[in-house]
Order: sequence, then C-alpha cells, then structure tokens
Amino acid sequence: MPGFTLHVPADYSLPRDFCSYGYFLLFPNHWSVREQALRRPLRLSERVVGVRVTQPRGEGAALRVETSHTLSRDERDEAHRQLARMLRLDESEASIAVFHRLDPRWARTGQGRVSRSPTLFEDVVKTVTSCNVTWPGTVQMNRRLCEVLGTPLPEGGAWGEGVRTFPDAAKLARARPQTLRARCRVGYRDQRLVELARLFRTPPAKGGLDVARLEDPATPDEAVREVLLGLPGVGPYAAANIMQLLGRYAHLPLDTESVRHGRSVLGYRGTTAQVMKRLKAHYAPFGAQAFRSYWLELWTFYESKHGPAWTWERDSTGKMFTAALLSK
DNA sequence: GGTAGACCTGGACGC
DNA sequence: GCGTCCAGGTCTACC
Repeated sequence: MPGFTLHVPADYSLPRDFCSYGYFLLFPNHWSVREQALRRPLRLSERVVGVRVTQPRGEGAALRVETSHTLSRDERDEAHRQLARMLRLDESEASIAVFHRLDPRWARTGQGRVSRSPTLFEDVVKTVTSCNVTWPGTVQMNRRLCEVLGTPLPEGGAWGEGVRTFPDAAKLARARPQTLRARCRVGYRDQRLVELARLFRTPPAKGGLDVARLEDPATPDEAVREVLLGLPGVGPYAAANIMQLLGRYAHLPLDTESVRHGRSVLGYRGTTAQVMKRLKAHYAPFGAQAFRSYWLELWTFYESKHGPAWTWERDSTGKMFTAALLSK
C-alpha cells in the first residue's frame, strides 16, 4: 500500500495524543481500537484520499501513513500539513514541557496535546454542532453532514464503501438550510451553518473571515475572541473552545459539563454562576495553560469510568461520552 | 449590562 | 407505541 513516514516529537504517542479530545470520535474520523490506527478521508486540492495512520514502533517513533492512492509530492505535502494540524505535531517537546512545569500532574503520563481537525472550518462546524445538544446529537449531526454533503472516497477499498469526507465550506455554503435541517438533523443551526460556511468562502477583503489572521500566533487572544464571537452560532463557550483548538489555552469553554465537574469532583456548592466563578479561580494559576489543566482533569475523569480513550469504540463507549451518561 | 424565553433534536420515562 | 419532559448554548427582545 502506498504511503509515507511522518516524523513526530520524541514524546509523541499516537493513541494517547490523538484520542485526547471528543472530536476523535466524530465522523469522518475513525479510530480502530483493534488496529490502534486512525482512518479517515482527507480532502486534498484535486481529489479525496483515504489515510491510515499508525505508530508501529510506539511512543516517539515515526508515524506510518498509508494512503488509498499514490500521492504526488505536492499531495503528500498537503496530507502532511493536514495530519500535522490534526495530531498537534506543531506542539514541540519544549512547549509540552512548559505546560508540565506549570501543571506537573501530567508530566508522568506525558499528556498535553489535544487533538483537532485537519482544518479550522471543520473545527468550527464541529463546535457549533456540539452546542445546545447532548453528545449523541453531535455524533449524529456530524455523521449526517458527511453522509449528505461529503465527497465519497473513490474506490474506498480498505476504508470501506460509502466513506465520505467532511463537507468543505464551498459545499456547505451552497446547501439549502432545509436540507440541513431535514437530512442532517441540525435543527435551528441550519441557517447559521450556511452563513458560517459563506464567511469561510468569502475573501477577507470582501467581508469574509480572515482565517490566516486567526491562525497567526502573533494575533492577540482578545482580537481572535472578538472575531469568533461575531460568527453565527458562536457564543462565549464556542469561542473559548475554538480558541483552544487554535492553540490558545487561556480561556475556558465552561458549560454544563464544567459545572458538573466543579460540583462532583471539586466539591463546589452553590448556583451555576457561583460554581463557574470558582472554576475560573481554580484554573487561574495555570494562566496561559488553563484549558489544558482543565481538560485533562475532565478527560481523566472520563477515562476513570471507561478506561483509556484509545480503547473506546466509536459506536458504543464513544456515544456515551458526556459524564451525565458515563456516570450512570 | 442583565435576564427571560424561544430555538430543535433525541433520549428517558410513564402510561 | 405514544405523549410528555428534559438537556444543551446561542440569540433576541426587553427592562
């Protein structure tokens, strides 16, 4: 099978670092527990290809990327860029060490990288489809968005028949809101998702979203937050979540899960607003790394209920993701 | 600036 | 099998 090698930081572990955030369970991602492999289709400039990523020699060793088709040099570079974004290969050992110095609880396990999507667009849509809905609803919306609007992987082969990409902004921008509502079951998010896609499609000079500016580490957090809050379907929670997906960890995406964590694990009492205030104070000492401390506490709780995330099957444990269900 | 209520879907529950 | 209730964050109208 054609493919290439992907070099990683010396402390990188594919099962631990890819299965580190709920989106690893969402279509079109597929983590094979048996193979300890990530499979998904990637949309390259000219065509769609399937990738299967493994780390045969364990932590720190290079990743093996098998592809459904032989790639040109440019296509390999493109696939490389997308996978590096997903797997957070941009987070060097040094940057993880900075986090571990601030919060040594995770130094032993080596945790610190939180996985994401190959593109900011997919991360934003996944975030909007995770708002005001229980986790099985998010799983369902992402599955249907791929099934209805995704591009099929030609001659799927080992990737399975009917495997489709995540829809790109162009496709979603052309979709009818009624189609999204009726076939993708996104409910009232229909028009917001179309508008969001149009903003990604429109050049910044014509009022569209300046993705490069959002992804530029030199852009101040507050400027990024202000832009995100202006996007349809994005409020304070979603903005903070998209910021962590952009590698900006100072803001906490606080939601009902956070409140549950505050009450049941940290022992906080009082109203939702009071618990949220205490949560902010609790993570304040971690400063620019606050999100990672917060998230790993939550993730550790989930894993204490159902074992390491790399043993979770997408169609069983993966559907029970939120603690409200896990704790039953 | 703060707050109440509407927005949808799917799962749980009672009958 | 059907009806009702509830969880979930954003948005708008209103004070």
